[in-house]
Amino acid sequence: MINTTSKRAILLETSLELFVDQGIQKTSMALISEKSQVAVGTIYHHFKSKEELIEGVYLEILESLGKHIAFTHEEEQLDFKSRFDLLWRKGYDYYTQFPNRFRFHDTYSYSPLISNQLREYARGYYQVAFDLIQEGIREGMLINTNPVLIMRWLYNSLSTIIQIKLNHEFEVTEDMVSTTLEMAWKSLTYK
Amino acid sequence: MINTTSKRAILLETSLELFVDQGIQKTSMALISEKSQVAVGTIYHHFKSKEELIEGVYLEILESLGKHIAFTHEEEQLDFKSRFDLLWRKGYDYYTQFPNRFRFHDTYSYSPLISNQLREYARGYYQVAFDLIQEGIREGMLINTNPVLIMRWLYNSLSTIIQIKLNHEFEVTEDMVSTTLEMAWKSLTYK
Amino acid sequence: MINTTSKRAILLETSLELFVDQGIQKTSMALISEKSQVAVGTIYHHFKSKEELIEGVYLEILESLGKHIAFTHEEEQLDFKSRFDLLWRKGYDYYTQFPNRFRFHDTYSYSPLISNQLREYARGYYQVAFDLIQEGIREGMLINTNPVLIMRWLYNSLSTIIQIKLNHEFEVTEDMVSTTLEMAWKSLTYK
Amino acid sequence: MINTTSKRAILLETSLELFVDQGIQKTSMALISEKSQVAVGTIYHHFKSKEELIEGVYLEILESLGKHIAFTHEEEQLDFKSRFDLLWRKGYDYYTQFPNRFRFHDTYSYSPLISNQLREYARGYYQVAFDLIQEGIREGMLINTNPVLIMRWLYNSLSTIIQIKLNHEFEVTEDMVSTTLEMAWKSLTYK
DNA sequence: CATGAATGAGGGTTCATTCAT
DNA sequence: GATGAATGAACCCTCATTCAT
Repeated sequence: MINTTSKRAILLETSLELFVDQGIQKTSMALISEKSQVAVGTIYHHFKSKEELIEGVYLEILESLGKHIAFTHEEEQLDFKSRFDLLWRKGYDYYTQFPNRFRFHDTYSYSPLISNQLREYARGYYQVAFDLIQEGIREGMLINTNPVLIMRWLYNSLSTIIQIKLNHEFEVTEDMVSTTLEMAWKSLTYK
Repeated sequence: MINTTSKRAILLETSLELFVDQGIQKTSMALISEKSQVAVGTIYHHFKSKEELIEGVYLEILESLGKHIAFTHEEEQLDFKSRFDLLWRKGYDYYTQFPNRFRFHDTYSYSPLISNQLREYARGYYQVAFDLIQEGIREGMLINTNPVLIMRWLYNSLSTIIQIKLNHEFEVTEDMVSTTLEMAWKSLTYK
Repeated sequence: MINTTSKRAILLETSLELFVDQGIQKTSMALISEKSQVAVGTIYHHFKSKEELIEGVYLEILESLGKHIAFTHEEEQLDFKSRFDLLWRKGYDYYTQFPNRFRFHDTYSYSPLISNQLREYARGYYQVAFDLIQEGIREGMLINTNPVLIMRWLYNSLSTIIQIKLNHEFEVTEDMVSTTLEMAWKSLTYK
Repeated sequence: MINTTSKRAILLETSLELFVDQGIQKTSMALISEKSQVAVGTIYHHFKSKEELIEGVYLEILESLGKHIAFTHEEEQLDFKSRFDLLWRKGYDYYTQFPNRFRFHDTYSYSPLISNQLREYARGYYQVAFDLIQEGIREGMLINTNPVLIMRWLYNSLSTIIQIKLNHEFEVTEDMVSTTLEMAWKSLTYK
């Protein structure tokens, strides 16, 4: 069982790497087999099809992200702005720590390879973010516009700075990160 | 000669549509041939390879975008904020008018299917945006951070609202659009 | 494993036949697949490409020829003329027994489809012939000219009579064969 | 008309070169068109098909060879051995002067790309060689074996030395050439 | 005569998936 | 569970040939 778990994990990790490096469709099952040292047939024991493997990669990323950004009981007690900052920082940390997961998410989350149904389902993993946004609107801390718009706005603010960091377009300083965070906050508040 | 030109245009249009609907890699040359009523061999008269066809689609979009967002002489005379708004609105108009072009750009501009060299080359088409940003920083109208960061931030602000509009997640009102534009402006200015 | 070996052998045999009958380039992988009752994909399990399949056919012929013409310990004891005759006769026997192998070799061994590197490598298989020639020159049995010239001369003498036999231009009698061998010998000796 | 003739000649020459360098089948009509600066359609004005173009190359070589080796009235008066040597030398000269023609002939004259009918027809171009051989046998100058065998033997003797020369396996001296000629003569005579 | 864009059958090759071991 | 040889449909691309100009 330990072996099984580990094979699944190895497969997900190898697939993620290959998907990000050369594209999902250009990554053949044979290549995944070779790089992960797991026979092709064995892959099909763990995932019914390539499609399911792709979904597995997608879900694992979101599930793990969800765990990473969840608030502890103590954090729940913080004021709104602190929790806003904290959530943004946690997202930043997560994707910075796992660049391939960011790249995968950024490239494929809106591609036709991920079904709408799956996308819908995955929403649960970052419900905490939606909750915070809704609380902010209710309490008058955030501007009163559609939460989905704000959600995307926040993701895009994160994405902006992480893309730059990962593409090495220029060195990203801590100053820049906090500037970006402040830009996001300023744009979503009344003054 | 009119025919020739038109064949190329038809191919680009059909390809764009199919690329966006089902993904570039899932779109076979045979399907493009069928949908565009142009023999496979003929496609290869106009584009040396599938790769070159993809690049053709990419470049055509950016070139056309570039023309659309260029300032007229009169517009050049406007004050900074007016030009900022105008540019953003032009981008919004363009992508709203050509949804597939937006989807293509949004999905593939950072995928491994577009080479860095091509991306670099295409930058020329939206140089006007860079120029405006740099002017804004120089003149103290925009916060003093890296122009590339601002560039992406602006694109992402556009992308946020267009994605929502095209995905019909909810109705996008003119109010919402101007709100989004204001969010972008507010986040990039000092007060 | 027996199956594997046999599939490879079947493929080599079928390919040889088709290559000889209609030319290498006119022989499609699909046709080889059909005639050998082996799926196209399976051919690519055994040979990385059509080129490698061609090389496989070439090498197998030369390797098998090499084994056929090797001297036994007893044969090694014979005098020079006897070994000369024996070698020539062995070559004649081999190619007469496997007409397709002769045709392949005769048609393609100097074509651009066989790389120089491969040709070089294959030389090892008929090293025994070179050795005999060099001994003959050293011992004064053969005229003192370049061994490569003699090598080709001998192959051509063989080729002359086999071509006639296989093309059924007229009946080749044992007398004719021995006449040809004597012509080769006479032309390479001093008197 | 001068133009026509010249285009045909250019096409034959270019085709010969390409056929020899990369193989007949790998040489596309488009490539011939490009290298010879003659539009594809125009090639089809001069040759009904690729097959006819190949045949054209083949026949032109043999026709030209035929003219080159024909005896003048004076040469007809020479004794047998002199004419034997002369014919062999003329063949050697011709192929040495036009290496590509030799290569083409050597590679393709027995390939399935040249029909038996055509081969038969082309025999007329070197009838002079057959005549000489038959005279030699009749007069007791040459051994009494099948003329076809002798014909091939002679061609192979030529081929042996020319192959070596063209492949630059080692430097071919005039001594070597005359040695080869003597080998051919010695092997075909009684003493 | 000359041109070269257009054609589509057919080429070599890949690859997700299956299944006997 | 694990393996990897076997499968054949489908892929991208080439090419001999045609024909409107």
